[in-house]
Amino acid sequence: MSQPAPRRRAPRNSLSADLIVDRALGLLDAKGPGAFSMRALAEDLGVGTMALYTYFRGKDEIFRAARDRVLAAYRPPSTSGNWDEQLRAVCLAMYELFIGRPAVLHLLAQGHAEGDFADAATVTMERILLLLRQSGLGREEAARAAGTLLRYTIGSALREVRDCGMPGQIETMRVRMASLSPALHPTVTDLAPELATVLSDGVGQYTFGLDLILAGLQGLAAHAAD
Amino acid sequence: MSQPAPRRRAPRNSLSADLIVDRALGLLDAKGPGAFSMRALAEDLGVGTMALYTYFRGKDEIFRAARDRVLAAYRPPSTSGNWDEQLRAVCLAMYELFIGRPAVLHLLAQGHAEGDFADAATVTMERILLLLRQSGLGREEAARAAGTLLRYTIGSALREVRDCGMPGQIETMRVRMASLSPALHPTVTDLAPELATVLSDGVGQYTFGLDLILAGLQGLAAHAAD
DNA sequence: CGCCCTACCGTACGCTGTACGGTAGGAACG
DNA sequence: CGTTCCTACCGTACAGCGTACGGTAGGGCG
Repeated sequence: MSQPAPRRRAPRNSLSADLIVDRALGLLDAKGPGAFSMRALAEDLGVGTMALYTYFRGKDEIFRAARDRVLAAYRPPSTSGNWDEQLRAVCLAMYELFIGRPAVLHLLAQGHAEGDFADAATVTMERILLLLRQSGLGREEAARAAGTLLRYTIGSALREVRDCGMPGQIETMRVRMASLSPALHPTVTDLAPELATVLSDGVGQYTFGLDLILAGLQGLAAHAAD
Repeated sequence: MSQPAPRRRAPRNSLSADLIVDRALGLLDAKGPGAFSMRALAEDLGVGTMALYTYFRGKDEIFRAARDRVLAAYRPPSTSGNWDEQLRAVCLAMYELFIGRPAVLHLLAQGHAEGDFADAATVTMERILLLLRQSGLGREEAARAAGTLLRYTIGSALREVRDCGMPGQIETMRVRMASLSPALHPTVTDLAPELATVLSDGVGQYTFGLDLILAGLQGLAAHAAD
Protein backbone atom coordinates (compact mmCIF):
# COMPACT_ATOMS: atom_id res chain seq x y z
CA MET A 1 0.00 0.00 0.00
CA SER A 2 2.25 2.73 1.33
CA GLN A 3 5.40 3.83 -0.38
CA PRO A 4 8.55 2.48 1.27
CA ALA A 5 8.37 5.34 3.74
CA PRO A 6 10.45 8.04 2.04
CA ARG A 7 11.97 9.03 5.40
CA ARG A 8 10.81 12.29 6.87
CA ARG A 9 13.42 14.95 7.24
CA ALA A 10 15.07 14.59 10.65
CA PRO A 11 14.36 17.30 13.23
CA ARG A 12 16.67 20.22 13.21
CA ASN A 13 19.36 19.40 15.76
CA SER A 14 19.00 15.67 16.13
CA LEU A 15 22.63 15.19 15.22
CA SER A 16 25.98 15.97 16.77
CA ALA A 17 29.58 14.96 16.30
CA ASP A 18 29.49 12.97 19.52
CA LEU A 19 26.39 11.08 18.48
CA ILE A 20 27.93 10.21 15.15
CA VAL A 21 31.11 8.93 16.75
CA ASP A 22 29.08 6.90 19.23
CA ARG A 23 27.15 5.06 16.57
CA ALA A 24 30.25 4.75 14.41
CA LEU A 25 32.04 2.94 17.21
CA GLY A 26 29.01 0.74 17.70
CA LEU A 27 28.94 -0.24 14.06
CA LEU A 28 32.70 -0.65 13.89
CA ASP A 29 32.80 -3.00 16.85
CA ALA A 30 29.72 -4.89 15.73
CA LYS A 31 30.40 -5.44 12.05
CA GLY A 32 34.07 -4.66 11.63
CA PRO A 33 35.59 -1.91 9.56
CA GLY A 34 34.77 -3.65 6.31
CA ALA A 35 31.03 -3.46 6.78
CA PHE A 36 31.15 0.14 7.89
CA SER A 37 29.85 2.67 5.37
CA MET A 38 28.57 6.20 5.39
CA ARG A 39 25.16 5.06 4.20
CA ALA A 40 24.91 2.39 6.90
CA LEU A 41 25.97 4.80 9.62
CA ALA A 42 23.48 7.43 8.45
CA GLU A 43 20.63 4.94 8.29
CA ASP A 44 21.54 3.73 11.75
CA LEU A 45 21.20 7.30 12.97
CA GLY A 46 17.90 7.76 11.10
CA VAL A 47 19.39 10.49 8.97
CA GLY A 48 20.29 11.14 5.36
CA THR A 49 23.76 10.14 4.28
CA MET A 50 24.97 13.64 3.55
CA ALA A 51 23.95 14.93 6.97
CA LEU A 52 27.15 13.36 8.28
CA TYR A 53 29.18 15.74 6.17
CA THR A 54 27.86 18.64 8.20
CA TYR A 55 29.99 17.43 11.10
CA PHE A 56 32.90 15.64 9.45
CA ARG A 57 34.90 16.22 6.34
CA GLY A 58 34.56 12.55 5.38
CA LYS A 59 34.95 8.95 6.40
CA ASP A 60 38.56 9.21 7.46
CA GLU A 61 37.78 12.03 9.81
CA ILE A 62 35.09 9.94 11.49
CA PHE A 63 37.59 7.10 11.82
CA ARG A 64 40.14 9.36 13.41
CA ALA A 65 37.58 10.81 15.78
CA ALA A 66 36.46 7.33 16.81
CA ARG A 67 40.01 6.22 17.45
CA ASP A 68 40.81 9.36 19.42
CA ARG A 69 37.66 8.96 21.46
CA VAL A 70 38.57 5.45 22.56
CA LEU A 71 42.22 6.16 23.20
CA ALA A 72 41.60 9.43 24.99
CA ALA A 73 39.08 7.81 27.32
CA TYR A 74 41.40 4.96 28.18
CA ARG A 75 43.30 5.01 31.45
CA PRO A 76 45.93 2.46 32.28
CA PRO A 77 45.26 0.51 35.48
CA SER A 78 46.76 1.63 38.72
CA THR A 79 49.59 -0.63 39.68
CA SER A 80 52.08 -1.30 42.41
CA GLY A 81 55.25 -3.27 42.81
CA ASN A 82 58.56 -3.24 41.03
CA TRP A 83 58.89 -1.24 37.85
CA ASP A 84 58.87 -4.39 35.77
CA GLU A 85 55.74 -5.76 37.39
CA GLN A 86 53.99 -2.46 36.82
CA LEU A 87 55.18 -2.31 33.24
CA ARG A 88 53.86 -5.79 32.70
CA ALA A 89 50.42 -4.85 34.02
CA VAL A 90 50.19 -1.67 31.98
CA CYS A 91 51.20 -3.40 28.74
CA LEU A 92 48.87 -6.30 29.34
CA ALA A 93 46.00 -3.89 29.91
CA MET A 94 46.84 -2.13 26.68
CA TYR A 95 46.84 -5.46 24.88
CA GLU A 96 43.43 -6.26 26.29
CA LEU A 97 42.14 -2.85 25.27
CA PHE A 98 43.10 -3.62 21.69
CA ILE A 99 41.62 -7.10 21.82
CA GLY A 100 38.36 -5.69 23.14
CA ARG A 101 38.24 -2.98 20.50
CA PRO A 102 39.24 -4.64 17.26
CA ALA A 103 38.03 -1.65 15.29
CA VAL A 104 40.51 0.70 16.88
CA LEU A 105 43.28 -1.78 16.35
CA HIS A 106 42.48 -2.07 12.67
CA LEU A 107 42.51 1.68 12.35
CA LEU A 108 45.91 1.81 13.99
CA ALA A 109 47.28 -0.88 11.72
CA GLN A 110 45.72 0.50 8.59
CA GLY A 111 47.29 3.88 8.39
CA HIS A 112 45.07 5.80 10.73
CA ALA A 113 47.90 6.25 13.20
CA GLU A 114 49.98 9.36 13.30
CA GLY A 115 53.06 9.06 15.36
CA ASP A 116 54.19 6.26 17.50
CA PHE A 117 53.28 7.51 20.89
CA ALA A 118 49.97 9.14 20.20
CA ASP A 119 48.62 5.70 19.39
CA ALA A 120 48.12 4.35 22.82
CA ALA A 121 46.91 7.47 24.52
CA THR A 122 49.35 9.87 25.99
CA VAL A 123 48.53 8.83 29.52
CA THR A 124 49.64 5.27 28.90
CA MET A 125 52.77 6.47 27.17
CA GLU A 126 53.54 8.69 30.11
CA ARG A 127 53.23 5.76 32.49
CA ILE A 128 55.40 3.51 30.38
CA LEU A 129 58.13 6.07 29.92
CA LEU A 130 58.12 6.98 33.59
CA LEU A 131 58.45 3.36 34.65
CA LEU A 132 61.26 2.83 32.17
CA ARG A 133 63.11 5.84 33.48
CA GLN A 134 62.62 4.65 37.05
CA SER A 135 64.20 1.36 36.08
CA GLY A 136 67.39 3.24 35.46
CA LEU A 137 67.35 3.28 31.68
CA GLY A 138 68.84 6.25 29.88
CA ARG A 139 66.75 8.73 27.94
CA GLU A 140 67.19 7.20 24.52
CA GLU A 141 66.99 3.67 25.84
CA ALA A 142 63.68 4.47 27.49
CA ALA A 143 62.31 5.96 24.29
CA ARG A 144 63.38 2.92 22.27
CA ALA A 145 62.05 0.48 24.84
CA ALA A 146 58.66 2.19 24.80
CA GLY A 147 58.59 1.85 21.03
CA THR A 148 59.44 -1.81 21.30
CA LEU A 149 56.64 -2.47 23.75
CA LEU A 150 54.13 -0.64 21.57
CA ARG A 151 55.16 -2.43 18.41
CA TYR A 152 55.08 -5.82 20.04
CA THR A 153 51.73 -5.18 21.67
CA ILE A 154 50.08 -3.95 18.48
CA GLY A 155 51.63 -6.73 16.43
CA SER A 156 50.37 -9.32 18.89
CA ALA A 157 46.89 -7.89 19.10
CA LEU A 158 46.69 -7.77 15.32
CA ARG A 159 47.45 -11.46 15.15
CA GLU A 160 44.75 -12.22 17.63
CA VAL A 161 41.83 -10.35 16.15
CA ARG A 162 42.49 -11.40 12.57
CA ASP A 163 38.90 -11.84 11.39
CA CYS A 164 38.04 -13.35 14.75
CA GLY A 165 38.61 -16.50 12.70
CA MET A 166 40.50 -18.69 15.11
CA PRO A 167 38.87 -21.98 14.13
CA GLY A 168 39.29 -21.42 10.44
CA GLN A 169 42.88 -20.41 10.94
CA ILE A 170 43.82 -23.41 12.99
CA GLU A 171 42.18 -25.60 10.43
CA THR A 172 43.98 -24.15 7.44
CA MET A 173 47.19 -24.27 9.41
CA ARG A 174 46.75 -27.96 10.12
CA VAL A 175 46.13 -28.54 6.45
CA ARG A 176 49.25 -26.65 5.47
CA MET A 177 51.36 -28.47 8.01
CA ALA A 178 50.02 -31.82 6.96
CA SER A 179 51.12 -31.10 3.42
CA LEU A 180 54.69 -30.32 4.45
CA SER A 181 57.47 -32.69 3.73
CA PRO A 182 59.07 -33.80 7.02
CA ALA A 183 62.31 -34.22 5.14
CA LEU A 184 62.40 -30.59 4.02
CA HIS A 185 60.99 -29.06 7.18
CA PRO A 186 61.75 -31.46 10.00
CA THR A 187 61.52 -28.99 12.85
CA VAL A 188 58.25 -27.46 11.76
CA THR A 189 56.58 -30.83 11.36
CA ASP A 190 58.07 -32.01 14.62
CA LEU A 191 56.71 -29.03 16.51
CA ALA A 192 53.36 -28.99 14.72
CA PRO A 193 51.32 -29.86 17.81
CA GLU A 194 52.98 -27.15 19.89
CA LEU A 195 52.53 -24.59 17.13
CA ALA A 196 48.84 -25.40 16.92
CA THR A 197 48.39 -25.24 20.68
CA VAL A 198 50.19 -21.95 20.96
CA LEU A 199 48.14 -20.43 18.16
CA SER A 200 44.97 -20.73 20.19
CA ASP A 201 46.39 -19.20 23.36
CA GLY A 202 46.38 -15.48 22.71
CA VAL A 203 47.07 -13.97 26.11
CA GLY A 204 49.54 -16.67 27.04
CA GLN A 205 51.42 -16.06 23.84
CA TYR A 206 51.44 -12.34 24.45
CA THR A 207 52.71 -12.53 28.01
CA PHE A 208 55.38 -14.99 26.97
CA GLY A 209 56.89 -12.47 24.59
CA LEU A 210 56.26 -9.59 26.95
CA ASP A 211 58.23 -11.35 29.65
CA LEU A 212 61.07 -11.92 27.22
CA ILE A 213 61.22 -8.20 26.50
CA LEU A 214 61.00 -7.35 30.18
CA ALA A 215 63.81 -9.75 30.94
CA GLY A 216 65.90 -8.04 28.33
CA LEU A 217 65.07 -4.68 29.88
CA GLN A 218 66.10 -5.92 33.31
CA GLY A 219 69.46 -6.81 31.89
CA LEU A 220 69.78 -3.38 30.34
CA ALA A 221 68.70 -1.64 33.52
CA ALA A 222 71.17 -3.62 35.63
CA HIS A 223 73.91 -2.77 33.19
CA ALA A 224 72.92 0.89 33.25
CA ALA A 225 73.28 0.97 37.04
CA ASP A 226 77.02 0.53 36.90
CA MET B 1 39.66 11.59 -35.40
CA SER B 2 39.77 8.00 -34.34
CA GLN B 3 37.56 6.56 -31.69
CA PRO B 4 39.32 6.13 -28.31
CA ALA B 5 40.70 2.83 -29.64
CA PRO B 6 38.08 0.30 -28.54
CA ARG B 7 40.83 -2.17 -27.66
CA ARG B 8 41.20 -5.14 -29.93
CA ARG B 9 40.55 -8.49 -28.43
CA ALA B 10 43.79 -9.86 -26.99
CA PRO B 11 45.37 -12.87 -28.72
CA ARG B 12 44.27 -16.20 -27.51
CA ASN B 13 46.81 -17.21 -24.87
CA SER B 14 48.40 -13.91 -24.00
CA LEU B 15 47.52 -14.40 -20.34
CA SER B 16 48.55 -16.73 -17.57
CA ALA B 17 48.25 -16.89 -13.81
CA ASP B 18 51.94 -16.17 -13.45
CA LEU B 19 51.75 -13.12 -15.68
CA ILE B 20 48.82 -11.77 -13.73
CA VAL B 21 50.58 -12.23 -10.41
CA ASP B 22 53.70 -10.57 -11.81
CA ARG B 23 51.88 -7.42 -12.84
CA ALA B 24 49.81 -7.49 -9.67
CA LEU B 25 52.96 -7.40 -7.58
CA GLY B 26 54.32 -4.61 -9.74
CA LEU B 27 51.21 -2.51 -9.26
CA LEU B 28 51.01 -3.36 -5.58
CA ASP B 29 54.57 -2.28 -4.90
CA ALA B 30 54.31 0.77 -7.11
CA LYS B 31 50.99 2.25 -6.05
CA GLY B 32 50.15 0.47 -2.84
CA PRO B 33 47.20 -1.78 -2.16
CA GLY B 34 44.77 1.12 -2.14
CA ALA B 35 45.32 2.03 -5.78
CA PHE B 36 45.19 -1.57 -6.90
CA SER B 37 42.05 -2.55 -8.78
CA MET B 38 40.95 -5.27 -11.15
CA ARG B 39 40.35 -2.73 -13.87
CA ALA B 40 43.78 -1.15 -13.42
CA LEU B 41 45.50 -4.52 -13.40
CA ALA B 42 43.65 -5.63 -16.53
CA GLU B 43 44.45 -2.43 -18.38
CA ASP B 44 48.06 -2.80 -17.35
CA LEU B 45 48.05 -6.22 -18.94
CA GLY B 46 46.33 -4.92 -22.06
CA VAL B 47 43.35 -7.13 -21.45
CA GLY B 48 39.68 -6.82 -20.59
CA THR B 49 38.81 -6.76 -16.91
CA MET B 50 36.91 -10.01 -16.87
CA ALA B 51 39.75 -11.92 -18.48
CA LEU B 52 41.35 -12.04 -15.03
CA TYR B 53 38.47 -14.13 -13.79
CA THR B 54 39.49 -16.92 -16.12
CA TYR B 55 42.53 -17.52 -13.91
CA PHE B 56 41.41 -16.36 -10.47
CA ARG B 57 38.19 -16.51 -8.57
CA GLY B 58 38.52 -12.86 -7.61
CA LYS B 59 40.65 -10.13 -6.13
CA ASP B 60 41.36 -11.90 -2.86
CA GLU B 61 42.68 -14.91 -4.68
CA ILE B 62 45.09 -12.72 -6.63
CA PHE B 63 46.23 -11.16 -3.36
CA ARG B 64 46.84 -14.52 -1.82
CA ALA B 65 48.71 -15.73 -4.87
CA ALA B 66 50.90 -12.62 -4.83
CA ARG B 67 51.69 -13.03 -1.16
CA ASP B 68 52.45 -16.72 -1.58
CA ARG B 69 54.67 -16.00 -4.55
CA VAL B 70 56.82 -13.56 -2.61
CA LEU B 71 57.01 -15.62 0.54
CA ALA B 72 57.64 -18.88 -1.24
CA ALA B 73 60.48 -17.38 -3.25
CA TYR B 74 62.11 -15.93 -0.18
CA ARG B 75 65.09 -17.68 1.34
CA PRO B 76 66.60 -16.60 4.64
CA PRO B 77 70.26 -15.70 4.43
CA SER B 78 72.89 -18.28 5.24
CA THR B 79 74.40 -17.55 8.60
CA SER B 80 77.07 -18.72 10.98
CA GLY B 81 77.93 -18.18 14.58
CA ASN B 82 76.07 -18.75 17.81
CA TRP B 83 72.41 -19.56 17.66
CA ASP B 84 71.48 -16.07 18.83
CA GLU B 85 73.65 -14.36 16.24
CA GLN B 86 72.10 -16.49 13.53
CA LEU B 87 68.61 -15.83 14.83
CA ARG B 88 69.33 -12.15 14.79
CA ALA B 89 70.43 -12.25 11.17
CA VAL B 90 67.45 -14.31 10.04
CA CYS B 91 64.94 -12.06 11.77
CA LEU B 92 66.59 -8.90 10.50
CA ALA B 93 66.47 -10.25 6.96
CA MET B 94 62.78 -11.01 7.38
CA TYR B 95 62.22 -7.49 8.62
CA GLU B 96 63.98 -6.10 5.59
CA LEU B 97 61.95 -8.33 3.31
CA PHE B 98 58.79 -6.79 4.71
CA ILE B 99 60.15 -3.28 4.47
CA GLY B 100 61.11 -3.86 0.86
CA ARG B 101 57.72 -5.34 0.01
CA PRO B 102 55.16 -3.13 1.71
CA ALA B 103 52.37 -4.70 -0.29
CA VAL B 104 52.96 -8.13 1.17
CA LEU B 105 53.16 -6.70 4.62
CA HIS B 106 49.83 -4.95 4.21
CA LEU B 107 48.27 -8.16 3.02
CA LEU B 108 49.61 -9.96 6.06
CA ALA B 109 48.30 -7.31 8.40
CA GLN B 110 44.98 -6.96 6.69
CA GLY B 111 43.57 -10.39 7.03
CA HIS B 112 45.24 -12.12 4.15
CA ALA B 113 47.27 -14.28 6.50
CA GLU B 114 46.21 -17.74 7.40
CA GLY B 115 48.07 -19.19 10.29
CA ASP B 116 50.99 -17.83 12.12
CA PHE B 117 53.79 -19.75 10.60
CA ALA B 118 52.74 -19.80 6.96
CA ASP B 119 53.23 -16.05 6.95
CA ALA B 120 56.95 -15.85 6.72
CA ALA B 121 57.55 -18.75 4.40
CA THR B 122 58.01 -22.18 5.81
CA VAL B 123 61.72 -22.15 5.12
CA THR B 124 62.27 -19.20 7.41
CA MET B 125 60.08 -20.73 10.07
CA GLU B 126 62.07 -23.93 9.84
CA ARG B 127 65.30 -22.04 10.37
CA ILE B 128 63.96 -20.09 13.31
CA LEU B 129 62.51 -23.10 15.05
CA LEU B 130 65.66 -25.12 14.49
CA LEU B 131 67.87 -22.39 15.95
CA LEU B 132 65.57 -22.05 18.93
CA ARG B 133 65.70 -25.77 19.57
CA GLN B 134 69.48 -25.73 19.26
CA SER B 135 69.58 -23.05 21.91
CA GLY B 136 68.20 -25.58 24.35
CA LEU B 137 64.65 -24.34 24.56
CA GLY B 138 61.87 -26.85 25.07
CA ARG B 139 59.34 -27.69 22.40
CA GLU B 140 56.60 -25.35 23.57
CA GLU B 141 59.04 -22.61 24.47
CA ALA B 142 60.48 -22.76 20.98
CA ALA B 143 57.04 -22.53 19.41
CA ARG B 144 56.13 -19.56 21.57
CA ALA B 145 59.41 -17.81 20.95
CA ALA B 146 58.98 -18.17 17.21
CA GLY B 147 55.55 -16.59 17.49
CA THR B 148 56.99 -13.73 19.51
CA LEU B 149 59.67 -13.03 16.93
CA LEU B 150 57.12 -13.08 14.11
CA ARG B 151 54.71 -10.80 15.90
CA TYR B 152 57.37 -8.33 16.82
CA THR B 153 58.85 -8.31 13.35
CA ILE B 154 55.53 -7.78 11.61
CA GLY B 155 54.45 -5.17 14.14
CA SER B 156 57.70 -3.28 13.65
CA ALA B 157 57.58 -3.45 9.89
CA LEU B 158 54.00 -2.23 9.91
CA ARG B 159 55.05 0.83 11.87
CA GLU B 160 57.75 1.58 9.42
CA VAL B 161 55.90 1.40 6.14
CA ARG B 162 52.85 3.29 7.32
CA ASP B 163 52.08 5.22 4.14
CA CYS B 164 55.80 5.81 3.65
CA GLY B 165 54.88 9.04 5.41
CA MET B 166 57.77 9.51 7.75
CA PRO B 167 58.06 13.28 7.37
CA GLY B 168 54.38 13.88 7.85
CA GLN B 169 54.34 11.64 10.86
CA ILE B 170 57.22 13.28 12.59
CA GLU B 171 55.63 16.62 11.95
CA THR B 172 52.24 15.75 13.39
CA MET B 173 53.99 14.11 16.30
CA ARG B 174 55.93 17.27 17.05
CA VAL B 175 52.71 19.23 16.93
CA ARG B 176 51.01 16.85 19.30
CA MET B 177 53.90 16.91 21.73
CA ALA B 178 54.11 20.65 21.64
CA SER B 179 50.49 20.85 22.71
CA LEU B 180 51.01 18.61 25.70
CA SER B 181 51.01 20.00 29.17
CA PRO B 182 54.38 19.33 30.81
CA ALA B 183 52.59 19.24 34.13
CA LEU B 184 50.30 16.39 33.07
CA HIS B 185 52.82 14.46 31.02
CA PRO B 186 56.26 15.39 32.32
CA THR B 187 58.10 12.33 31.09
CA VAL B 188 56.71 12.46 27.58
CA THR B 189 57.56 16.11 27.17
CA ASP B 190 60.95 15.57 28.73
CA LEU B 191 61.79 12.77 26.32
CA ALA B 192 60.26 14.45 23.29
CA PRO B 193 63.56 14.86 21.44
CA GLU B 194 64.52 11.23 21.96
CA LEU B 195 61.08 10.04 20.87
CA ALA B 196 61.33 12.06 17.70
CA THR B 197 64.82 10.82 16.95
CA VAL B 198 63.90 7.23 17.54
CA LEU B 199 60.86 7.50 15.30
CA SER B 200 63.01 8.15 12.28
CA ASP B 201 65.41 5.28 12.88
CA GLY B 202 63.56 2.23 11.68
CA VAL B 203 66.20 -0.47 11.59
CA GLY B 204 67.87 0.78 14.75
CA GLN B 205 64.57 0.67 16.55
CA TYR B 206 63.89 -2.83 15.27
CA THR B 207 67.24 -4.27 16.28
CA PHE B 208 66.96 -2.66 19.70
CA GLY B 209 63.79 -4.60 20.43
CA LEU B 210 65.08 -7.71 18.72
CA ASP B 211 68.12 -7.72 20.97
CA LEU B 212 65.87 -7.35 24.00
CA ILE B 213 63.93 -10.44 22.96
CA LEU B 214 67.11 -12.34 22.20
CA ALA B 215 68.51 -11.42 25.60
CA GLY B 216 65.36 -12.77 27.17
CA LEU B 217 65.74 -15.95 25.17
CA GLN B 218 69.33 -16.35 26.31
CA GLY B 219 68.12 -16.23 29.88
CA LEU B 220 65.50 -18.85 29.14
CA ALA B 221 67.96 -21.07 27.34
CA ALA B 222 70.48 -20.86 30.17
CA HIS B 223 67.76 -21.71 32.63
CA ALA B 224 66.63 -24.62 30.47
CA ALA B 225 70.14 -26.05 30.53
CA ASP B 226 69.96 -26.89 34.21
C1' DC C 1 35.46 -27.87 -43.88
C1' DG C 2 32.79 -27.63 -39.75
C1' DC C 3 32.18 -28.11 -35.03
C1' DC C 4 33.20 -27.31 -30.26
C1' DC C 5 35.53 -25.69 -26.34
C1' DT C 6 37.05 -22.01 -23.88
C1' DA C 7 39.81 -17.80 -23.33
C1' DC C 8 38.55 -13.33 -23.63
C1' DC C 9 35.31 -9.57 -23.05
C1' DG C 10 30.89 -5.99 -22.91
C1' DT C 11 27.37 -4.93 -20.18
C1' DA C 12 25.11 -4.36 -16.07
C1' DC C 13 24.13 -4.37 -11.02
C1' DG C 14 24.78 -3.07 -6.55
C1' DC C 15 27.90 -1.14 -3.71
C1' DT C 16 31.22 2.63 -2.20
C1' DG C 17 32.66 7.88 -0.91
C1' DT C 18 31.41 12.39 -1.74
C1' DA C 19 30.58 17.08 -4.70
C1' DC C 20 26.91 20.02 -5.55
C1' DG C 21 22.67 22.33 -5.15
C1' DG C 22 18.25 22.57 -3.04
C1' DT C 23 14.99 22.83 0.82
C1' DA C 24 13.03 23.53 5.05
C1' DG C 25 12.82 25.00 9.74
C1' DG C 26 14.28 27.80 13.59
C1' DA C 27 16.08 32.33 15.08
C1' DA C 28 16.42 37.12 14.84
C1' DC C 29 14.60 41.32 13.76
C1' DG C 30 11.32 45.10 12.27
C1' DC D 1 3.06 38.71 13.50
C1' DG D 2 5.60 38.83 9.04
C1' DT D 3 9.81 38.64 6.84
C1' DT D 4 14.32 37.36 6.09
C1' DC D 5 18.35 34.86 6.64
C1' DC D 6 21.26 31.13 8.09
C1' DT D 7 22.36 26.57 8.08
C1' DA D 8 21.34 21.78 9.28
C1' DC D 9 19.65 18.32 6.67
C1' DC D 10 19.10 15.89 2.32
C1' DG D 11 18.26 14.12 -2.99
C1' DT D 12 20.62 13.47 -6.84
C1' DA D 13 24.46 12.37 -9.40
C1' DC D 14 29.07 10.78 -10.63
C1' DA D 15 33.10 8.15 -10.72
C1' DG D 16 34.92 4.19 -9.09
C1' DC D 17 34.84 -0.51 -7.16
C1' DG D 18 34.19 -6.10 -7.45
C1' DT D 19 31.99 -9.32 -10.05
C1' DA D 20 27.71 -12.21 -12.17
C1' DC D 21 26.14 -13.28 -16.55
C1' DG D 22 25.96 -14.02 -21.34
C1' DG D 23 28.09 -13.48 -25.70
C1' DT D 24 31.78 -13.89 -29.14
C1' DA D 25 35.63 -15.22 -31.50
C1' DG D 26 39.36 -18.06 -32.57
C1' DG D 27 42.46 -22.16 -32.14
C1' DG D 28 42.31 -27.41 -31.97
C1' DC D 29 40.39 -31.44 -33.60
C1' DG D 30 37.34 -34.72 -36.07
